[in-house]
Amino acid sequence: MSDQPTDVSPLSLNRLSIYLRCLTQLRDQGIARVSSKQLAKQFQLSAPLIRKDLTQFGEFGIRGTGYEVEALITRLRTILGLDREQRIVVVGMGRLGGALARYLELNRGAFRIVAAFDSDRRKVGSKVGAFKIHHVSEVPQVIPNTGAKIAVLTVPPRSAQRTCDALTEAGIRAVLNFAPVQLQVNPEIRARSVDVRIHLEELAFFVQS
Amino acid sequence: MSDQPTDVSPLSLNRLSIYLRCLTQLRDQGIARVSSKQLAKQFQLSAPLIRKDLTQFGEFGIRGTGYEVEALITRLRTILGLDREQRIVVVGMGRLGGALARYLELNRGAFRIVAAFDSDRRKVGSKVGAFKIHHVSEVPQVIPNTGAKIAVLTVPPRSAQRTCDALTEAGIRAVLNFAPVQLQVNPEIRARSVDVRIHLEELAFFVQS
DNA sequence: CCGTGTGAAGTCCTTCACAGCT
DNA sequence: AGCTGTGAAGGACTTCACACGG
Repeated sequence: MSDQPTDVSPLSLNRLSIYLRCLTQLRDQGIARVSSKQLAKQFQLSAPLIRKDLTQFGEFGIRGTGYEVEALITRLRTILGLDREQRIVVVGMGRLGGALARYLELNRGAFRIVAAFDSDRRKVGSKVGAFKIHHVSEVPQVIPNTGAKIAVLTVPPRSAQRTCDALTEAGIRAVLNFAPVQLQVNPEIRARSVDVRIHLEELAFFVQS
Repeated sequence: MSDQPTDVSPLSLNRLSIYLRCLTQLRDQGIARVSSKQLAKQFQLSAPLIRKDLTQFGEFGIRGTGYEVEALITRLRTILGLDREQRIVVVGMGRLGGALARYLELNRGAFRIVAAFDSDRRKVGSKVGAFKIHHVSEVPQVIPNTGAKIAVLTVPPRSAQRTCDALTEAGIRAVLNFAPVQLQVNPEIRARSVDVRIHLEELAFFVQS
């Protein structure tokens, strides 16, 4: 589709998101140009790393001057696909799912929730913001119509893998999983897990010393 | 304090948590022994990697046989510090903070919430489960008394850094941050950020192709 | 002169291959 | 024979140092 490199390391990709956020802040402060050294100082990173991350996608710095904030923001948004609307669905409207949905509605950037799902029949049918809650069994019918390619998965661990299979079957290409399980997915599907317990256990280890 | 290696890579450490979870499942299924190859198959990892991860802390496998599930669980819990009670505080009892607190109360392993904080005076004073909600300004007084060393930070981005400073000042040694900002902390403090937007943007990139 | 872009060096992590125990 | 533990090889990511352009 575009001539972007397709083999970008996840670490580098996550940093691009961080750069984008930081640049947006700088723009709001009225700053028009910034050097990699200045950026590096703001969040603990190294200047050459920032330059390497950026040059994967082309040369958009000006030697001797730095980067134009506005232009770089635009470029990063395009790279990340945030210039297009990204339709997402939330599966599992419990407390966490509800909180995430609310957050995404408030901070609606490129991401737009187009549907939600839950297994609790009492929740089904109600509207939250601009989208409706469907029963999970309707995933195969509803998802293809929405055109969503990204799903946020906040169901109980027991049903996570089953639900994930249904989602990919229905055309979902990427899953952000909050259930504490290791999802098994085909290589063409991208799954990212956010696991609070794993993070807490990591912190518990460090607190010991 | 113990003779554990103090320089364990975060990646390796996170895998230890994953092993622990998987081993617990195996135990519940009544499996007493397991080989690194079997473990590797369950979640997409390699057998030598599992062995390397484990041997950092000693040799607790049996050649020709594998690992004893129960013994390995005990060992991993000790390594991660989960044999002791880990007291944590939740700062910011909005929707996300509330959902996380609820989750941690239900799945109370080694982690016990001993206090919560919020800036909304209407929430202050109420009890959620076994802990009380204090006003954020009370952090300096309350935290030292609880003995908590880990904090979960779910406050708005604007106040995240300020709150984090107050927490470390009050004796908190590790912070799990959900606000979309890069926290600046001293090297003796461990901060981990979970940022939904960054993960979604990573997925948006992959969905493009 | 300043800061980007980039090959080369260095570091960290993973995989490999096999020695050694059961 | 089977599987762990481990030095050595391999790969991935980061840093360094400097050439090049503004």
